[in-house]
Amino acid sequence: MATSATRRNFDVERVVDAALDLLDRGGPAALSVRAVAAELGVRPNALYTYVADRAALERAVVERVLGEADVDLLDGSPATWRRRITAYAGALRAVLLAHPGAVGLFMTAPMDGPSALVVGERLIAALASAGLSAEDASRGAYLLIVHVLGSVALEVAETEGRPPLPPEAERVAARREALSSADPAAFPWTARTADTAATWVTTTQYDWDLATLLHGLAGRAQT
Amino acid sequence: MATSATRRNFDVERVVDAALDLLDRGGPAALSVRAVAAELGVRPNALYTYVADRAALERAVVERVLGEADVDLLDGSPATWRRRITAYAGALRAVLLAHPGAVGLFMTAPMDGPSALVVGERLIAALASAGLSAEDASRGAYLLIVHVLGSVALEVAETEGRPPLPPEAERVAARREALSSADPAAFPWTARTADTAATWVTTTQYDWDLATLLHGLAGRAQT
DNA sequence: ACCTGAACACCGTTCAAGT
DNA sequence: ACCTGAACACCGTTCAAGT
Repeated sequence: MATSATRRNFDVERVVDAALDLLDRGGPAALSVRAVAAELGVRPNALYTYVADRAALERAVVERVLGEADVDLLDGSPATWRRRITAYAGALRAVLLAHPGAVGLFMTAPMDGPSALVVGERLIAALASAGLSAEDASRGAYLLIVHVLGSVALEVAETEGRPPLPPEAERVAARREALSSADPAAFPWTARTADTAATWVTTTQYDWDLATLLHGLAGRAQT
Repeated sequence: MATSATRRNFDVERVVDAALDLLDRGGPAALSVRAVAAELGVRPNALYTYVADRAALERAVVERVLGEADVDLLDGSPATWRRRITAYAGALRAVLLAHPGAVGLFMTAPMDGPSALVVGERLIAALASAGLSAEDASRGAYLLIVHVLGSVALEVAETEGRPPLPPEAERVAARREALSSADPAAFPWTARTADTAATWVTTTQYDWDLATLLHGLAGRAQT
């Protein structure tokens, strides 16, 4: 058995495994070509057999993580288009928050992998079923993607992306503390709403955002 | 004159000048502590007199760029709250697109500088004047920030952030080409709306997004 | 086809020393 | 207070060579 002429020790998927593992353990700074190679017990330059360069490795990680969110949530039987989109967006956010070290890559590497294609297709379909024109459904799909990715990226950036992401309560407390130093005379609105701004990086804010967005999208529906 | 006991060759602002200059010329990859030092005619470690570390330098660049967008657009006399927010959001987007190499930093470094505070204050005030409750105005302000930053970040990521950002027409053509390879049988919506998806990274999409968002926000207004 | 060895041109950051 | 010299432990990537 294993009579093939070549002796690959592993394949691209194992390279991505190792990369994601490093990100999950040490955050963005932990990812390097050399570290991945070490993880696989191989010299740094051996990686170039599997991956064109660091950028390609990063795109592969993005593809892997994006694929972890279940797109079937978008077109299953369940209830309304709002519920389906809310379910998928929530799942995608959860997947991203589970890999805080990888989130930054989504804002840096172009999302051109197969998973991105599938997500787009299903999102457009969901919005079309909401009564949007095909063109509006397409624009709406992108709006939703931008929001989920942007929102999680800023949430994670607050802690430099190094896992584990501290619990919400801790991050909120830190923000409240920082905001308390704002001069109420110069920044009356900020002072009055500091408790709310402290929760900008939470699920509460995310839910509010998504509801607002879906309301805006519903306004695009043809009667 | 210049009777001070110390002999500073420059100040922090000149360090940020040099950093932003490098980003504008060579993109994100061009920014390094050593390159900034070289730009200022000084040894790498001399920079640590002005800046705690690379992360602090990056935050200073973010602060600088954010400050370039005129917040007065938010509270001037002009017309409706929609117009004022549209004007400021457009100005911020323009400033970011003028510094494509710096955009990635906004999604990585926490935005805790003085400019961020001012922007938040004015945005909340604008939304409060639209009839939102103080809490909703705060949430709405963050939603808008997330959208503008996320949208520009993804737009720039398409070309790896290296300046100059190619003209829209060129980027749209490249996307159309890439999308044309999608199988219409497996991805009917994508195929049908490929011309729209090709323009996801344009001002047209941005304007559509913002209008949709503002509609959603208007729905939060108290009657 | 896959991996190693060796090298190139880089990084951020530290420490002790000079003025 | 500000800068240099020297060093440390890293980077991504290339090329020629081995199997």
